[in-house]
Amino acid sequence: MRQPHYQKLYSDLKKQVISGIYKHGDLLPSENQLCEQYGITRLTVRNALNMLVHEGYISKQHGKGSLVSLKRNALPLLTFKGFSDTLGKTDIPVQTKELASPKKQRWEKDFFFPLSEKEKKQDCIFFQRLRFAGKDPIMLEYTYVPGASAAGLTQKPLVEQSLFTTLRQRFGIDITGVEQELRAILPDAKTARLLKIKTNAPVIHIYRRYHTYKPQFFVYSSLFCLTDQYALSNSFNQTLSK
Amino acid sequence: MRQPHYQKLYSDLKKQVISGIYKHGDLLPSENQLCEQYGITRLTVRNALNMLVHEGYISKQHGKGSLVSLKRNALPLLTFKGFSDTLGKTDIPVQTKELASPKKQRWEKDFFFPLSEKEKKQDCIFFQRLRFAGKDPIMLEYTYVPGASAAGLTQKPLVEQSLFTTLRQRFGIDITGVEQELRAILPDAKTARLLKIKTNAPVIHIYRRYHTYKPQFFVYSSLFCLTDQYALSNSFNQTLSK
DNA sequence: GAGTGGTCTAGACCACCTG
DNA sequence: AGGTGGTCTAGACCACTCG
Repeated sequence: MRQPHYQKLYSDLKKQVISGIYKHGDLLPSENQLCEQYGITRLTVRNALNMLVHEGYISKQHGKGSLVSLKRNALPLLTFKGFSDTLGKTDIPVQTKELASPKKQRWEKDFFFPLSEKEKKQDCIFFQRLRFAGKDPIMLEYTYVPGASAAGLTQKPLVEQSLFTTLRQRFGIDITGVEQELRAILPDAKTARLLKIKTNAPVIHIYRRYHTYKPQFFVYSSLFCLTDQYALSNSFNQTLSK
Repeated sequence: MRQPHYQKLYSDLKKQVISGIYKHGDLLPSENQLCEQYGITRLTVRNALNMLVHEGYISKQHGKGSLVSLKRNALPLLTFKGFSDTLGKTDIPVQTKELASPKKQRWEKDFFFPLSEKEKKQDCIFFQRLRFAGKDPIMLEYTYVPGASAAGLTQKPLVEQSLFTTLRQRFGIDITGVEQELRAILPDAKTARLLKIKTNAPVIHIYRRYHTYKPQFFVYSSLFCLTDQYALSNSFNQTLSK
């Protein structure tokens, strides 16, 4: 399973931006230079650059070049990249604590996304995890993985504590997108206790359905996010024109 | 200013999806069929389709085709499309009320995004608007447009009540992206009164910086969103591979 | 004027899915 | 087997920015 050229270039550039080799405001090498360096055509280079534009790492200026854009002090958690993927390489010290071992169980009644008949027939693997930035809990995460395709998730610990990395490496399942809904709520007693806040401190509640390369195979999450210390952030860019 | 082919195809298809000509689960015409219909090459067709994928209107399946995906009952407001652009064509009846006429004023001290020296030197145009879904207020919006480029915004009413449409049509300024930060907060007395809620009802507060085609020209917004009735939603998709 | 990114053509080969 | 989307090449012309 060979990596496409644009993927290689994309991850190379992303690493260089994250690690600070290219800093905010710097110009990346021009498209033609990248063509030569990698021995590929401009379309392929542009595919890689477009991915970076969409994720907000760079912006382009016609006639000038590709400018590196820096993120601010907030958690870029509204994309479909997982917690570890997004924050693992930043300077924010993150930790994950399992509140209980992942276990197989029936789906909850009135599940927050409508389930297909096929999903309902099987059990799901249930994860309960608490995420920390520094010493403070910042996110409570419940995740549901339909059982059949991912049996064995309960056997061995996760690769690098990351569910998405584990799915990719051990099951060949890639996350390709997400739908999500956000609401401001007051936490119930249990949630407040876990996040170490009072029940009158508002949190953002997020329901997510992750899409994968396997059609009709979804992963579901319910998240409670504290936003006092770190806001949730994201950025979009689009190549539009008239 | 001629429209690129991929833009034309993109907006044609998007209209057809929104208006229900293609329904959830339907297959769009294949890429090759669209090539013939529009007399363009596959790359151009793919550019248009990729935009739809990124906005969550369709998803693709290798060997099968482009599947239309439907949105759920939530407000897709986390993208950089404006309120009117996003909700104007749905079946949710939306309204906008100006709380005061747009006016020119100094920037607030400790503005929520760091301003450049150039921005600080000029005034800004300040908008205060309340958004409704049906009869209920759902969003309070404060928007700041740097003055020099947009003087005249206070003179005439907005085109279709939409700031973005006005900027595009009257000033040639296109919104190309956004950075945003989200927090759960309890509203202050004034905000609660305007949104017709109690001060212990949580809302989502969003700071936004919109990017435009003019480098260094940004539009800023501060939003207070009620999420009891309609959650905030969005979706992402990416064309990834191994 | 030289270099940049924006758009586009006309091909090609591959992997995947459905008959 | 035939059609689909995924990746890629080798060109081209244009609009924009900068020195």
